[in-house]
Amino acid sequence: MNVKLKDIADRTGFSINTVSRALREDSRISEATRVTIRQIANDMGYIPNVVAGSMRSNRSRTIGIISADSANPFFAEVIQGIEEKARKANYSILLINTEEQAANERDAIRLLLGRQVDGLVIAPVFNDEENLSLYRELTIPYIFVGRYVDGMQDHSILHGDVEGQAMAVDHLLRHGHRKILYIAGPKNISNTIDRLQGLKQAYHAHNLEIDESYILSSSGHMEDGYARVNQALNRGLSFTAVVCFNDLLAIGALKSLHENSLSVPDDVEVFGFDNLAMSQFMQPRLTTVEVPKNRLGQKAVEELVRHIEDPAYPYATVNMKPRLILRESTLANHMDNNATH
Amino acid sequence: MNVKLKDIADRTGFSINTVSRALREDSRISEATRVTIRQIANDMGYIPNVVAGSMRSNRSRTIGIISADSANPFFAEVIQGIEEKARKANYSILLINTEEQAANERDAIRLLLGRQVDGLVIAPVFNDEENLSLYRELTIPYIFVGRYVDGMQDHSILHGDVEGQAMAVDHLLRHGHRKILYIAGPKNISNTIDRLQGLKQAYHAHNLEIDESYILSSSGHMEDGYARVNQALNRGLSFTAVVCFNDLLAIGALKSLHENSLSVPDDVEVFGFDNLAMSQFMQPRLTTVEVPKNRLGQKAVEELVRHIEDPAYPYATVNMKPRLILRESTLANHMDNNATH
DNA sequence: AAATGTTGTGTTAACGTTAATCCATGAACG
DNA sequence: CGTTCATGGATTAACGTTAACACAACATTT
Repeated sequence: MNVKLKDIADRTGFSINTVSRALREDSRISEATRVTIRQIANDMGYIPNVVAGSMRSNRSRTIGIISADSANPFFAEVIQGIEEKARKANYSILLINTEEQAANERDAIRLLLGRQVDGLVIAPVFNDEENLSLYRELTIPYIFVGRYVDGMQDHSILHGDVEGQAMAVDHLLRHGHRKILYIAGPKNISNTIDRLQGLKQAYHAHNLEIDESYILSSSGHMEDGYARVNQALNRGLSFTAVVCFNDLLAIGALKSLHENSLSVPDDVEVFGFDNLAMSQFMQPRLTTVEVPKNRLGQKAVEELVRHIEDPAYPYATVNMKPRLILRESTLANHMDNNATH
Repeated sequence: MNVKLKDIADRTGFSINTVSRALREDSRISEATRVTIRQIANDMGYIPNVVAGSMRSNRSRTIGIISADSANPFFAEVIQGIEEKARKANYSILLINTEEQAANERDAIRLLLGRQVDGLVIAPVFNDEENLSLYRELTIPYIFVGRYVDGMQDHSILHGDVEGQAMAVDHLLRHGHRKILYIAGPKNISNTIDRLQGLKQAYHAHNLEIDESYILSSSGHMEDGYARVNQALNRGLSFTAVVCFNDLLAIGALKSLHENSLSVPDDVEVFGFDNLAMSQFMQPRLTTVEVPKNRLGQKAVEELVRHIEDPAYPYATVNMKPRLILRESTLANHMDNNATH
């Protein structure tokens, strides 16, 4: 059997409680006893039973992470940031993927509550009624990372989806593009909605009407980017630029354009979103919108931990500034657009 | 306060224990009571306190995942498989990254033991003495995923690193290549060692000496693939093929070759390893060795759960067959090598 | 010198669940 | 018609820790 407090107590002659306190440097314990106890605990190879501790103290030092898809490079980086920050703050993380299904999200919340997590970091499905009320009744702190749901924006860490997408499209419009193919993301997440809004905002700012037939829907994966562009070309749609909801789509788009002997950026310019690590290794290097993924995860944990440790700490939307990363998949690669600075 | 067994007991008139058993369909409880209790528990919104249950039952239904780097697309996919399988088997996962540091691996093990996990899935650093003895003394089941440590191969789920790399190099030698640049992986993991062995094995099979100056070391990231090939070219090293420890390196290599106006595959052929999702979207599509990443994770959990549920279940190495995926970054793309079938 | 505070420790009681026993009740049996 | 056995449930005691309180010993104040 593993060493427990009682064993250390027996060995040192102190009470279980004193041992517990000495190991936590919790209370007024003399330096001498503290040292003795720690020494012996160490010699005996004591590993605290966190489960027992959690039960009594009503704090598990565990955070539940509800991700959409941890294999998606975007979330993989966010989760990396979360894990790193949590580990340093002495929290452990329980990870669950929802595959963008509202029902899975519900199950995940229930499961994590049952596991007594101290807080949640969530990439939520957009405005699912049932989940909305679930969130409203939640008694532990929670942060939405990179997304939001209506009425709870103040629980979110965001990265300027509207603004970022507007900047990207504005950049292209400004350089004369009038036939821009837009490949949108999954229907049920806030990012898709916001980036679409950014797209439209840019058109309006230029007093241009948007042609809805140039807006295609997708699930946001590489295969989709490839397929959508193929389809557009097959339908004879003419366009001089492709703007994608994210880099994955853009990478697929690049592939299709190449196979159809269209040169990027000379025949068609391509814009991504997210700035994934792999994007600068594409051929050509992908122009995109920077999103601080790792930082996003870290920030989410920072905020969450503050809420956990101080229930009075007020919720407030954190909105990070997006930034264009102009590379080879677009032409005008000098930063002639300083509007956002 | 949350609903607990006692509340349901009070409400139904049954004892706490009967309620507990009814909800677990554990024992001899009449169908009628079971239904009544479940109904009421449901109405009251009861969520079992898993922490309390774990403490008493001595089973946490939690698995610890010790990954090297969850943002690396390879591990990201393995972890996805782990998460999916674990969720379906009613286990939760605690995720920790070690960044390939043996010391972090030790900390992770300790931490997870303290959290009373029922088992571990680990991507271990290779043969760190201190960790080796830690593993030997471990009293809970553990599986090494995609890697091994000496003397504990039977705890591993592997994917034929030696064989896979040998197949790849053999393919190139067979097609006349004699100057093959090899970019190896991180020093302290088994995959690097095995793949190097595979490389040498292929040379020996062709009665060829290997030129050590054609073997470069790296950390296994895209930037490294790019930098190593750049350096090799700058040093005036002549080669007709680049074989990389993994796809990430190969992607970096492609970039460097392109920038140096070398055509792939006409001037230089490029071989990766792992078959990442992104690899088939490279320009040109990357030839590689298939590794069933998601499946690897799933299998690890399957095995682990069997060990958890039956301590007598014997450990045995699982070795998955590798398979060449010939694409555009190499020339002879028809499968003329049937040696492994 | 009594009152008050401070420091260090022990004692007791939880936390919410499950395991181990025990105890009725009624059916089945010779 | 007593004995045995199965069935359904209650009672009690843990699991290992931390919180709350108590208290002795000594120092400090008035």
